[in-house]
Amino acid sequence: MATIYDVARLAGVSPGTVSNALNHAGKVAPETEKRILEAIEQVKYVPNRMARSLKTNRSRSIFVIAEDVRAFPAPRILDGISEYCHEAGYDLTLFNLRISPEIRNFDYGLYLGTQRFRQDLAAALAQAKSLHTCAVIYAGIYPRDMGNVFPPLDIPVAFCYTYSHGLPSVNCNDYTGARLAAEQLLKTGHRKIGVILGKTDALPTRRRLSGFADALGERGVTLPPEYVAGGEGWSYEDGRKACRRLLCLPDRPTAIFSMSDVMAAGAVHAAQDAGLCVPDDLSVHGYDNYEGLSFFRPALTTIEMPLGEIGRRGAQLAISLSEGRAPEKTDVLVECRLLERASVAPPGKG
Amino acid sequence: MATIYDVARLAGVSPGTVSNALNHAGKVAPETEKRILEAIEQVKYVPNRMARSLKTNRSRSIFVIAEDVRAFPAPRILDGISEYCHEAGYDLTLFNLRISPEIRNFDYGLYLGTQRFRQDLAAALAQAKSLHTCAVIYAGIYPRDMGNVFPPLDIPVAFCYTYSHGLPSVNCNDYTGARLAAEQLLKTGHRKIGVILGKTDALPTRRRLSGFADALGERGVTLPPEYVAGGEGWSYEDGRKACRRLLCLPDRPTAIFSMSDVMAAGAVHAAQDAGLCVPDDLSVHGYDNYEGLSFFRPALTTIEMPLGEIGRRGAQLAISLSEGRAPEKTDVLVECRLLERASVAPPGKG
DNA sequence: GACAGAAATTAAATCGATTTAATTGAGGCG
DNA sequence: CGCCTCAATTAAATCGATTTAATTTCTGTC
Repeated sequence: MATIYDVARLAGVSPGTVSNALNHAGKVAPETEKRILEAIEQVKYVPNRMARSLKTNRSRSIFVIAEDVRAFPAPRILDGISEYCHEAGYDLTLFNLRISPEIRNFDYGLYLGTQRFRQDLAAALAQAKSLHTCAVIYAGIYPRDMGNVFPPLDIPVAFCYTYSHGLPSVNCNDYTGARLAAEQLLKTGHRKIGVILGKTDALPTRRRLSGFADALGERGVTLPPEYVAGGEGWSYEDGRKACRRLLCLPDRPTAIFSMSDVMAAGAVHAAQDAGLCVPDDLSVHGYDNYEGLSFFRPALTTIEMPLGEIGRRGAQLAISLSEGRAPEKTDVLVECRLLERASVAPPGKG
Repeated sequence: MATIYDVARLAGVSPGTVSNALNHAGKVAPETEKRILEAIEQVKYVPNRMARSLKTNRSRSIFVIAEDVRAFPAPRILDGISEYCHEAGYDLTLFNLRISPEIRNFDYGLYLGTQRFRQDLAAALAQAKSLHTCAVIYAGIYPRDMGNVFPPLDIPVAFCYTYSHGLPSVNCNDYTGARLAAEQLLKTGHRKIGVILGKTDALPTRRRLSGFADALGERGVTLPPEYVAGGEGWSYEDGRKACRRLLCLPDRPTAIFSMSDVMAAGAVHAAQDAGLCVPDDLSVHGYDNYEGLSFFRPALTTIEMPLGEIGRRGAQLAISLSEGRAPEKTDVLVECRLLERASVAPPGKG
C-alpha cells in the first residue's frame, strides 16, 4: 500500500503539502496540486484512515447498535442510516444485538432488564469507544423508553424507534398516524368502528388510541368501550381473538382499526372464518405496512411508517451532535402516510 | 479518554508492559498483571483501535458490501455475518449499494453493467482499502457470477449468494434443494408434476431444474416439456401466468413445483381464480421460505435457504483468508431444508 | 560468592497521517 | 537596494498503541 510519503516523493514535495492538498483546498499552489494528484493516481494512494483518525481524533464513523438486524423494522431503518452516512462521508460500523424472535414475541420487556442484555450492550459500547466512533445510533425494534438500561455515555447518541430520557430520538408520530386511519374509515362512510389495541402498556398503543379517538370525536363519532378489544400483545393470534370478540357484539362494527398489520391479518382471517367477506362485510384497517404481508389478500389498507426516514433523521441527528452542532429538536417525530389498498370499503355492501 | 500511558503510570510500569499484559498472556508477572488490570479498571481504559491497527497493520474488521440491505435475502445474511464476526472478535463495517426495488425487478442484470454500479462498487472498495479492512464480503441479492464487474483486489474477498470466477463463495445447493422438493411431492403421492421455472438463464433455475428432474427420473417419473412453464422472471405475475398455462393443459398436473415462493403465491391465486382449491385440487410447492409470505394462506410448503448460515460461512471464509489460512474449499454450498406446511397434500382428494 | 541463564521489564523506534512553527521565496514599496 | 509582507512549502512533533533490543532482576549451581 502506498503511503503519503510515496506520493510526496513522487511529486517532489513534502508529506505536509500532500496532506494540505488533500484536506485544505486552496492552501497549495495549483500546479503543485496537479502534480500531487497525478502522483496519487499513479501509485493508487488511498489515505490510511487509522493514521488520520489517530492524529485528528475523529474517525468519521458512526456506530449502529441494532436490536435485531434480521427483521422489521431494522433493515429499513438501517438503509436510511446507511444512506445518510454515505452522503455525509461517514462510514458505518454495525453491531447486532441479535434479540431472537422468541424473545421478541414472549419476554422482550423482561429481556431488556437481564444481565445478558446489559452485558451485550456494554460490549457494544466498549467497541464503539474503542473505535473512537463519532456517534452511536441505537435502533430498536419497538418504540419505548430505554432510560433504565442505557448507561450514560461520553459519545453522542441518537435513538431510532426507541428513546431514552431526554436524549435525541426519532420516532413515528403515532397520534397523527392513527388520525389518518380514522379519517380514512370515516371518509369511507363508517360510523361503527372497532379498535384492536396493541399491548396496553406500550406508548404507541396509547398514542394511537388517543389520536384515533380524537379524530372520531371531532366528527361526532363515539368509541364505545365494548368496541375496544385486544391489549395483550401485537401478534396474529391476538388480532384473531380480538376480532372474534368484536364480531360477537350484538351491534357489531362495520370496520375495525387494528394497531398492527399482523393483528389485522388475524382479524381478517377471524372474519373470514365467521363467514364474513373483507372488505364487503367488514373493513379492516392495519398499521405498519409490514412487508411480511405484502402478498396478503385482500391487500391491507394501512399506515406506512417512514422507517427509512427515521434512519436518515437519526443519522443526521447523530452526525450533527458529533460535529458539535446542537440540533434544534432532540425529539423528532416523523409523519406516517396512508396507503389505500383493498381491505377498506364502504359499509353495508354485503 | 484514558490511554495506555495513564494505565502504565498508575500501575507503576511502562506502557510496553501494559501492552504485553493485554496481548501476550504469560509474559507479565502475575502480580504486575493484577496491578495493571486494576489500573485499567480504575481509569476505564479501552485500547484505541486506531493506534493499534496503525502499528500492527491489522484492523480486525470486515467490510461488508450489500446490494440491498433492506430486503430479502440481505438482512438474514447480514445477521449471520455479524454473528460470526462478533464471535471472532472482528467488527463489521457496512456499505449498502442500495439497489432499488425498481432496478431489482426490472433491469437488474443491465444495472450491474452500468457506469453507476461500477462507480459505487469502486467507492466501496476504496473505503475498504482506506480502512485497512482485513477482508471484504460481497453479499448479493441473487446468485450469479460477478466476474465481469468485480475488479481484482489486494484484500481477500468472499462472496455470499453470488460468486466470481474462482474466488471463494458461499451459496445454497440448488440441486439438492430441488431434489428435496421433488421427493416431498413424490412421497405425497404425486406423479403428474408441473414446474414453474425462474428466469431461464439464471444458474439457480438450471440447477434446480436438473435436481428436480433427476429426482423424478430416479423414481421413474418423467417431466414432459409441456409441464415446464415460466422462465421469464421470478415475480408474482410470472408465477400466475405460468400456472394458468399449466392448468389449461388437457391432462393437467396434480402438483406444481415453483422455483420461488413469490411465484408460488401467484400460482396459488391463479388456481383459486380457476376455481381450484389449494392443496386439495392442486398442490403447490414453493422455494425460498420468503418471509414476505409468512402469513400467506395456505401456508406454503417450501424449501428454506439457510441464509444465516451463508453469512456465517462467508464470514468464516473471509476471516480465514485474511489470517492467511487457506480454506479447504473455496466454493461452499450449504444445504437447504424442507419446510412441510399446508400447500402440499395427496392428490385426488378434490 | 561469582556467574550463567532465564525471566521480567523498559527505552526507544515505529506505523502514516495531521498540524504547528519555521523557513524560503516572491513581490511591492519607499 | 533594502525591508516588509504574504504565499507556499517544509521540518519536526504528535496521536496511542506495539515491538524489538537492551537492560535489570532473579534463580540456581558450582
